[in-house]
Parts: sequence; structure tokens; C-alpha cells
Amino acid sequence: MSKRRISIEDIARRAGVSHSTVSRALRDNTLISPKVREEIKQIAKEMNYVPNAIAQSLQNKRTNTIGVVVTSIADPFYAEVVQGIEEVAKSTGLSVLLSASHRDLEQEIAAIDIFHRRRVDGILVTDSRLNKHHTKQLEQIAVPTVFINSQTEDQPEIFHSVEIDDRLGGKLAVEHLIGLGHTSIGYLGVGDRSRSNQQRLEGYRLAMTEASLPQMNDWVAISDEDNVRISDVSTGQKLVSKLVSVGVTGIFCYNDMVAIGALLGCQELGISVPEDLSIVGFDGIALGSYITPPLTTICQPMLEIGSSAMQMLLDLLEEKSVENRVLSPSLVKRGTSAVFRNKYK
Amino acid sequence: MSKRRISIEDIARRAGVSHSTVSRALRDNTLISPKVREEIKQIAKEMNYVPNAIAQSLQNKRTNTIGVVVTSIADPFYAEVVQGIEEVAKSTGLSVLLSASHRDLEQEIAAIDIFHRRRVDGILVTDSRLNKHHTKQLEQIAVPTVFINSQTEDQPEIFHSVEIDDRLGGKLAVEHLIGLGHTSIGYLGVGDRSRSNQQRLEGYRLAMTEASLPQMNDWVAISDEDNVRISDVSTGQKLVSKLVSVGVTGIFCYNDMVAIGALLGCQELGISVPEDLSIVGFDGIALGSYITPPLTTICQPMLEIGSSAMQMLLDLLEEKSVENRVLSPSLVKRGTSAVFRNKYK
DNA sequence: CTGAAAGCGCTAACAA
DNA sequence: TTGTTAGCGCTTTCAG
Repeated sequence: MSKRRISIEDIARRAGVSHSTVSRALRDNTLISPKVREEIKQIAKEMNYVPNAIAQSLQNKRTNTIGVVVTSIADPFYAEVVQGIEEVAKSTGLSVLLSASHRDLEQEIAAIDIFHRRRVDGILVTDSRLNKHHTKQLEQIAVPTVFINSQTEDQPEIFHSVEIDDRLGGKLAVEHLIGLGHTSIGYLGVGDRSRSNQQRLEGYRLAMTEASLPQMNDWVAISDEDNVRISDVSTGQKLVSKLVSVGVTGIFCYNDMVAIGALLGCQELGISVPEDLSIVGFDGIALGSYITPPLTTICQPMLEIGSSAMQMLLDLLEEKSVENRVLSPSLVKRGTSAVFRNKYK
Repeated sequence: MSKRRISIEDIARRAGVSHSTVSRALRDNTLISPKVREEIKQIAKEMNYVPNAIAQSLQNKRTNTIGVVVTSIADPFYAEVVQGIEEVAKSTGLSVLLSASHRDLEQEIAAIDIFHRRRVDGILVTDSRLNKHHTKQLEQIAVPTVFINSQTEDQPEIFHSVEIDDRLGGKLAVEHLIGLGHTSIGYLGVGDRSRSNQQRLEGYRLAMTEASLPQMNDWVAISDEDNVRISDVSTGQKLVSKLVSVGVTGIFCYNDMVAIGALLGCQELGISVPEDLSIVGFDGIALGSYITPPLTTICQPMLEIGSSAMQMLLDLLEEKSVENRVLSPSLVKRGTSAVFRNKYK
């Protein structure tokens, strides 16, 4: 905090009033006569007074700060979500503290704990790993918390959340491929995001079943959970050959980064997309539209996810009752998916 | 901050000691006998005590918080820089408040102002628009501040900064193209980033001059500064045709997003990269390596920029003297640049 | 080794 | 309409 700053006492002395008069004047309290109010504000300005938000917080029991836990700051998906969050936070005068969990439960808990000490007014957590064993802790914290796309399978009911309908997304992706005439369709998933991966896979199965299409075990490739942490791109790049070798002509990938990896893998293998293989991603990150061919994907409304989670938090702060939200993703048709054509015809 | 939390007074009462003893015990002050210390810690744990960082800050005149202003949270370049910042901040027990300026001076100032009220210990600003007219204000704020890749042309000496050597970067890019045999080389820049655009252009000119290559005015295309704010990708996409029509065979783009736009533009125009045209970007964002062909670029050490700016701030906080840093970018050869081949040979 | 008391900068009863 | 006084929860002299 450095040096000595001007305080309301300094202003009071200069204005020949008490410090509480200054406090009131600066906050436009109508008890103070308009004239005095203006004078005091003028003096404050002259003295370059900057209110001490820390002292205000201690008194008001409100920090006007929220904490946001993201998996990684450089993750293009959550970057957009955070942008949505920050915009509405800023417009309501809230500041945001940001911390990365790297999908690690320990780090997630540590971040929440720090937020707690700092007495943030609310917390937003993405991709949470918290499960019911932590429910008690969270209850004690007693800070309004909203989870965004939580990875917890057994989510306690007391949790507030904004989520994407992963199962619907998976279904849409696969239905799209089926609509293009594909019948041998694979799923390329990640092992370290239990819930969303599971749901997207369920969507895949659902679509296959509804279309009365056969399902082979080896049409589903999921990266090893306990693997050294490798990037989603590498996952896609490595596993795509496995799927191709068992004859699928369309692949639904867990997300856009995996899909891009798959695309890269195809290039290496000399497989043309979408001529030989159709690929569908998930997320709708900007990157997807810049690659060649542009990626067909299931788009999550990222900004909206962020802004509505933030809005939910604001409601919670005002003690309004809120309802968990499940947002729907939508298909964005681009260049990596095409009508099935039998090569050997 | 909600409800009533456990305070050291509560613990003191339960332990039958004074609150100052508790305060000392919890911070492992050796004045307190080891036995009492342990007891008190035990009680604190049982009572789920969480220290109030706000009260501590008020007393200590230190918030253990830094403020970071970025142009946009979803900007892939600054996202990586912030990641570098956050990592070292976290390791030193500092939390980071994040705010976006959208390259707007007003918003930048507003963000800094809020950080000031919140009494952050230090501030990091990327792409700053602040000029010497604001020097006084900044001096008054008297909070250690480090600028990252500032856009200010007349940077006051009192500013601390970490910058990339844009001119060197530009020179490297163009020398690379010259080395490939290109002689008609264009620059595709942006009008709203005065300093870095200027410097990169200078690097371009320098390389051309040193190679005794001719320079045409219409080989340089720069987006209209006062234009409605359009994305860098659109800038590249729109302006590339202009450059191509005047016969350049290689283009150095202001940054990777512009380069990607240029690439997209080429696709529309039926121009093959790198066969008909070589393109070099700037930044080295991950995205560049996922597109086809992968982007040749001038890479900035993003994580290092972030971590060294943060390190500089830490030194400033410890009242050490610091020296401004200018980091060197480096060429990353990938697929968008190739040896010049005369089509009409 | 421990406690009493002051104070960080502010807000808000309660008085005047 | 304004001033006095008491805290918010903590750290830190200064006594004991």
C-alpha cells in the first residue's frame, strides 16, 4: 500500500469539519448541506484523495470483489467465459480476482481458500473437481458460489451451477454425421474430464442407438486418465489413427482442441478431411474457424455462460433465489464434415 | 463478506488468553511458548478460523494483491503473458486482480484507478496508452507499476517496462523473406497500435534498405486507425489483396492474427501460400502452429514477458533497483514461407 | 512469555 | 445539519 495517503481526516482538518462529515459528504449523503458537500468534494479533489477500499470493506463487510477459478488462463474456451464474467462484473462495480487450478483439485481448493481469506463476495469456479466430500467445507465458507461446467458427477444439490447440456451436444454432433450418411462413427474423448466426457459419450451413444446404428467398442478412443498430462491437441493427434484404422468415417471429438489434433494427425497420415473422414468438434472457439478446412463444431455460448453465471452470482448476493441453468449448445456446420462417400464404390 | 465469522477474539475467549496472544501464536511468533502456540492453532483449526485478509491489509498496509490490465482477456497473446504473471504471483503469495482495457485509454485509466482505491501493491499494464500527460497522475499513485509492451511513443523515463524489440522482430521477419529470395516484400500493419506498428515497420524498412532492395509506398498497407474497431483477422483478410495486386511475393504481417486473416484472404483469392506468396506473422501464439500451412512467425517469449515483468514488480516492491528489459523475439520457420519462385519463368 | 491499549481508514449509531 | 464515539479484525508497541 506504500507511503502515507490522504485520508478523510486530512480532508476534515483542512475543511474545518469532522471526519464523519467528510465521509458523508463524499458519499453524497443528503444530511450534509449541498454547499458543504460541494466544498468538501472540491477539497478532496484538490488533495488527490483516493478512498481506501480496504478500510471500507472492513467496515461494510463487503469487498466488491469476486474470485474466479479457471483451469488455465491461456485456455481459449475459458478465456471467453471469463470475458463474459468480467464484463458484467465491471458493469456492477465488482473487481475480479483470477486464479488457475490446472484441473487439479488441490489447486482448486487452495484458490478457493485464498478467496475466502480475502473475503470475496462471491466465487465462480469452472470445471470444478469438488465432490460431496467437500460439501461441508463449502457450506462453512458460506460464500455464494456458482459452478460453471462442473466436472463433479455427484453434484450436491446445494451447489449453484451453470452448465452446458453435454449430452445434447454429443447427440447433435453425431446426428449431424448420421445425417450426412455416416454409419461408422467414432468418439475421441479425454480421460481426465470425467463428467463432460461421459455426457458427451452418452450423447454419442444415444444418437447411434436412436438411428439403429451398430456400435463397436473400438470406435471409442479415450485418452488415458493417468497419463502424464498431455495437451488435448496431442490426444487428438495420437488417437485419431486408431479410430481410422478400425474403419470409422466420421469422428466426434471431445472438444475443438482434440479435433484440431485429429486434423493434424490426419494430415500426417495422408487422410483428407472431409473427403475421407468427417470431424466434428465441441466448444466453438475462435480458432476453429481459422483452420483449413474450418472446423464443424458444437458451439457453446461462451460469453453467455460467463455472463449468466455472473448474473446468477449477483442474484445470490442480493439474496434472490436462483435456479440452476442448463444451456443448450448448437451445431455450427463448417468444412470438416461432409456427405459420406464410399471410397471403394 | 456475509455473516459473522470466527475472529481471533473468539479463539482468545475459548483459549482463555488475550487476542494478541492468539494473533502472535497463529503467526508462529516465538515470543509465545511452543505449547500455547500449538494449543491455540489447534483451537483455531477446530473452530474453522479463516484469517481476515482485509483486516490484515488495513493494518499491514499491504494487500498482497497486484492489478493487471490487459487489452482483452480473450486475446491469446496476453492470455499467455498473464499466465506467466499469475504463476510467479501465486508462488509469492500474491493474488491478481484482472481488468480489460480494450485498448481504450479511458478504460485503462479507470482500471488503474480502481486498483489504486483497492490499494494493490503493484500494477502491470499491457499495451498502455498512457503518455506523459499522465505522468503526474501516475507519480501520485505511487504504486510500483511495470508496463508491458507499452504503446506510448514518448515514454517518460520514470516508467518501468518490459518490452519486446519490435524493430528487431520486423527486421528478422523481412530478412527471412529476403533470404528466401524475395525482393518485393510488403508490410501489412494495424493503425491502432502506434508504437509497435511503427517499430515493426521500421524493422521492415531497415532490412529492405540493408539489402539494397527497392521500397514502394504501396507495398505497405496499414488499417485505418479511425475505423470502426475491426478484428485483426479481418484487417489481414481485407488488406492482403491490395498488397498482392501490386506484386509483392512476401508479406510481413503485424501479428499472427493479421497473418491468419491474410491467409484466409489468400484462400478466397485462390492464392496458394507459400507457393505464390510467403507470409510471416508476429507473436507466436499457439494457434499459428495449428493452421495449414503452419505459420512462420516472429515469436515473442510470452511466458517470459509475463514472468519477468512480474519479477520486476517484485523487485520494486522490495525497493530494489530495477532495469527496464528489452527482450528479443526470434524467428520460427514453419510452412507459410518458402523460397521465391518466379511464376512466369 | 503474555496482556492492555492504540490505531490502520472508514461507516454509522447516537447525541447535540 | 454536524460532531462524538464506537467499532470492523487485525498487528504491534509498551508494560508487566
